[in-house]
Amino acid sequence: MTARGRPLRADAERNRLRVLEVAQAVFAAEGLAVPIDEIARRAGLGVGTLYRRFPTKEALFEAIVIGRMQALVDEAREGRKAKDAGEAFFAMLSRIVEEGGVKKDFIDALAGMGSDVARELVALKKELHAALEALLKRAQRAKAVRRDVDVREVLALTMGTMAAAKQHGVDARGRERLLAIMCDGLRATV
Amino acid sequence: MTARGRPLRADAERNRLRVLEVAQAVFAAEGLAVPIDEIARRAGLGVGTLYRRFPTKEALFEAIVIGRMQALVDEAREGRKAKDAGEAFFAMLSRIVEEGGVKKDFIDALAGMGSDVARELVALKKELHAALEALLKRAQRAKAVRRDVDVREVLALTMGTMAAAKQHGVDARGRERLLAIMCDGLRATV
DNA sequence: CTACAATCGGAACGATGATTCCGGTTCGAT
DNA sequence: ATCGAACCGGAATCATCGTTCCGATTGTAG
Repeated sequence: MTARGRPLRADAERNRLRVLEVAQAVFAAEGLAVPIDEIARRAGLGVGTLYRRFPTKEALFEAIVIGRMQALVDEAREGRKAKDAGEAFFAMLSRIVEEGGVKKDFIDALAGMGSDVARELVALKKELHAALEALLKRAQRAKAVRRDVDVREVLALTMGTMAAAKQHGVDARGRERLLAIMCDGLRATV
Repeated sequence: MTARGRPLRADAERNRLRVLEVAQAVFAAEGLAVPIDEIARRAGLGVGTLYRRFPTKEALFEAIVIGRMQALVDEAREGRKAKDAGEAFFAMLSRIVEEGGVKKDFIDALAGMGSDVARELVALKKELHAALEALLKRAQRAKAVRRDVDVREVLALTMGTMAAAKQHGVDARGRERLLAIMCDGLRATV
């Protein structure tokens, strides 16, 4: 994913994985504001080591988020095979919100997306967009979701719910309640 | 509000107003991240001048937000006199979201509230909480809103909608649509 | 008109964080 | 076992911001 030249030396590869692992945990738990030095320290490495592998803090962050984003895209695609169209759609929304609830950085990632970040992330967002759109349309045909909403709105609301859950009570129960209310708004009422 | 000793010198007062005006516009348009120096520059003043009047960046921000927050609280209280309980409640939500849509800083203000900021803002948030709760309960009694939600959830969802609107399309129409969907979720379905 | 207290501007300071640099160390092909 | 390339650590550097300081300026009471 990052090693395209030739395989890294054994110790280098070991450290790269270690950095990813630690950074993932730290960013998820405390958000993007954590200093790079802190991550290096927790990984038991010098900052220089970290910077040779990830040329920028943002690059490191991307490498982490891309994995999770890809997983979501895969799930969304998988959802198209489910029997109940409505259920599949709402389950996907739940997954997205859940991701944001556990990984604080994810919210920042999706939020700051419109403006900057790497093209790879932008591409992934488009894929998620497309996959979710398929689910949405199927759910609409099944009359499980009102017809007058589009994917953009659904994504916006979902992210809004993530943001809302972030402060409210961060626990899973509260998150589900907020999401449930939002979903009721999306159900066929028209 | 800030001048409790004796009246400021004419030029000082003029500059104080100028700072508030500029800061209001800049914070609203670009959020809290704007450097103090930038605000001073746009106001045509030195940073020192600004700091004598507002001892801290946070103090300046508060001075600005408090006004808007107070206005919302007043409106919420006023709403209790309206005939249609449901309408009054939803109108209030719309007002809150609208405020957040126009003034980006407002979101930060409501969001970061739990942790730090001045007691005056915290107090105002409590007042808003209470006033909105009254509206909510009245709306629930009128069967315009489902019974199984509390103010905390409503506020969380409302802020989520503000956040959602912030990126989606910032225009009023899109904002209203998102809010409408959320409100449908709040209506009596039970 | 004068004097002085308040005000002004903006350079200087301190803190925080990202990024760069380079002398010393370690792999791994030969 | 040897040697050079690749790697490592972390001090030093650069940039950004909030905040403080102080000599110069200006409003205004008397």
